[in-house]
Amino acid sequence: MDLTSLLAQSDPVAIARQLIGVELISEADGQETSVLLTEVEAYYAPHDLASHARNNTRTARTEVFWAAPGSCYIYTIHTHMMLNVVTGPVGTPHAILFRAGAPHRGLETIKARRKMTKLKRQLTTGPGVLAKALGIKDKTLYGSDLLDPENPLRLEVTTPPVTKDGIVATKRIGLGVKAGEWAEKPWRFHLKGSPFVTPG
DNA sequence: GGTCAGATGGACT
DNA sequence: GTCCATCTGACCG
Repeated sequence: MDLTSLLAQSDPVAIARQLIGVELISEADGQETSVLLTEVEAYYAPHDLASHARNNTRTARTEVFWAAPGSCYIYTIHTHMMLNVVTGPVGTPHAILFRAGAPHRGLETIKARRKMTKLKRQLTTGPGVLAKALGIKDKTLYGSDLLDPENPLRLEVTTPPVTKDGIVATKRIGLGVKAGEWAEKPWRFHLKGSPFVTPG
């Protein structure tokens, strides 16, 4: 299964599972850094009230949800950048949030960006932290193609797929009250046994 | 382990 | 202008 076909599938929950272990590579600041994804969450709008594209809410911020699968959705919360990839056929507002990864390439650069000296969980765990580790500090790459080998931020399959029983499904994190029952969906996936996973 | 303030873009009145 | 958010780091025990 190549990523282009995977991300074009119609079920973001099934896709999210298969993104665990995929490499997310950044060339920000002329430095190559990457992580192997250890934690992601699926967002299944328009029905999913936890998604920014709930009820087909289409604004300048959410416009990219309707673009091609593989497009990058970046938004800010407080002072942090959140990285997502759009999935599904064009016109279905689905996305998957990257929440954590295990450092893979450019460990020294990652540690410098995080102002940390040791390899530990907090280095690349948490969506805002992950973006910072990869040097993503603004929305420049909003709408760019994460499947394009020329894009400074991209996804690549570089390691064998993680087996099904190596992945754990739990509830999503940090959703507001208006998500209601959708907050209960087990649409957060993480690599079993990995230290690079958010608590909860 | 738990609690809590910071800090800012974006949606909506 | 107001309200809120897919959060983090610091602080306290």
